[in-house]
Amino acid sequence: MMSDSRVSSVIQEWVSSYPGQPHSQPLNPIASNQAAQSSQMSQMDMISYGQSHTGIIRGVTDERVAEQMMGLPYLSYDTSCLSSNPNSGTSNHHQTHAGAQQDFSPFLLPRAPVTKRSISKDSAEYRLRRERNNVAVRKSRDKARRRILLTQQRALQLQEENQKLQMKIGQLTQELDTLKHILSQRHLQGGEDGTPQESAI
Amino acid sequence: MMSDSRVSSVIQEWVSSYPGQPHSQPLNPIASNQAAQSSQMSQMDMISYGQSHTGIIRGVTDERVAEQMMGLPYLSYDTSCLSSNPNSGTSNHHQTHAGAQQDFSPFLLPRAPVTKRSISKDSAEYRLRRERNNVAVRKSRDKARRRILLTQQRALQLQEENQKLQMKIGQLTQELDTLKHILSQRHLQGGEDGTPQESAI
DNA sequence: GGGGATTGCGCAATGT
DNA sequence: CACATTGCGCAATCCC
Repeated sequence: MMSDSRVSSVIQEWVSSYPGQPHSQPLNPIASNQAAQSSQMSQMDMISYGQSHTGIIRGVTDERVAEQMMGLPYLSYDTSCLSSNPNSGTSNHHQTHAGAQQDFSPFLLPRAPVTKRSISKDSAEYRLRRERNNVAVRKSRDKARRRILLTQQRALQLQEENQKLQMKIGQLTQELDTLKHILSQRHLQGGEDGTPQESAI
Repeated sequence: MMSDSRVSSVIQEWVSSYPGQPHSQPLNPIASNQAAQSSQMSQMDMISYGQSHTGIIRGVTDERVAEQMMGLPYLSYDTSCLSSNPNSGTSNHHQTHAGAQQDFSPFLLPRAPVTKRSISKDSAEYRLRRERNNVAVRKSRDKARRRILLTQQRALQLQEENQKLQMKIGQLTQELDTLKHILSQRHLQGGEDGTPQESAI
């Protein structure tokens, strides 16, 4: 199915997938972002976000929730850490009140944990932003998926093309050898008969 | 840097990235999974959702981590849905005590919403599983990233190689034409002098 | 600054 | 049952 001849179209699309330079690619899996803060809290933390009201409570109750990740530099997928550190990564990530952070490089960040900007979850505005971002994310991932697919196709196509070119080179080379041979023969003999030139090709 | 001659190494790696067939690729961005069941509430919806925040305060404290997903069949990136459904996805997902399910198709599912199999979050066992999965996910994604990178490199490399091959073909063709021309000349004239064969190349 | 685009990450469902 | 994949939402960032 599909005309085999239209190879160029894929390339065309592929090229368009890479407008300029892909910005700066991380290239380095780890350390691309310090990750310390990373993501997700369970969610609720924001409600208070350093405010007093909700009170201390969350401070406490939440801790538990405060979990996951802490951006440990897990340099490998070593599972051993699991056993060694049961709650291992658990740390929360609420950037705000997270007090349990390692305090390394305290000066690197802006440093404004409390009194940040309580966007308050459940707010309509928040949901709107989230929803919009979700749409953008889906779109972006779709795009990425397509791009990857195109790259794969392109690679396959180029591979085929390569083989054909190599074949052609082989052919031409052989043809050339033949002609050279013929010529050298003639040269040696001074050329006399009318050997058909194209015959051996 | 790196010897330019080692082109094959990348290919080598690339090939190893695709053991067999990539299973069945979605190919269809939407509708890949029906997703219907997921749910999620915005987390706090449990806490009060209209309560006077501080109030009971997430009384339920435990729900804590409830999160995302709603899996609405968003057939496109249409943003209009945003306005139409403000809290849209919010719903919770704790499979356990979530009692608010729609009861449609009561007979299709095993039907055991409650008393299901409360894996109970916060259980050590649950955390262990989660943590393990997280590790696996990171590993898998890393692998995917590497594979993509290799494919891109491979494509670029093949492209270069292609250009070289094309050049070579051009060269050979020209050389061939030259020889053919010489031969035809000799053929016509019966060949006499000793024109150097390689001269014109 | 504000909004879409990217990206790392955890969760859960599902595949192997 | 454990690990691998994958779709998804969240939050941080990037980049206009």
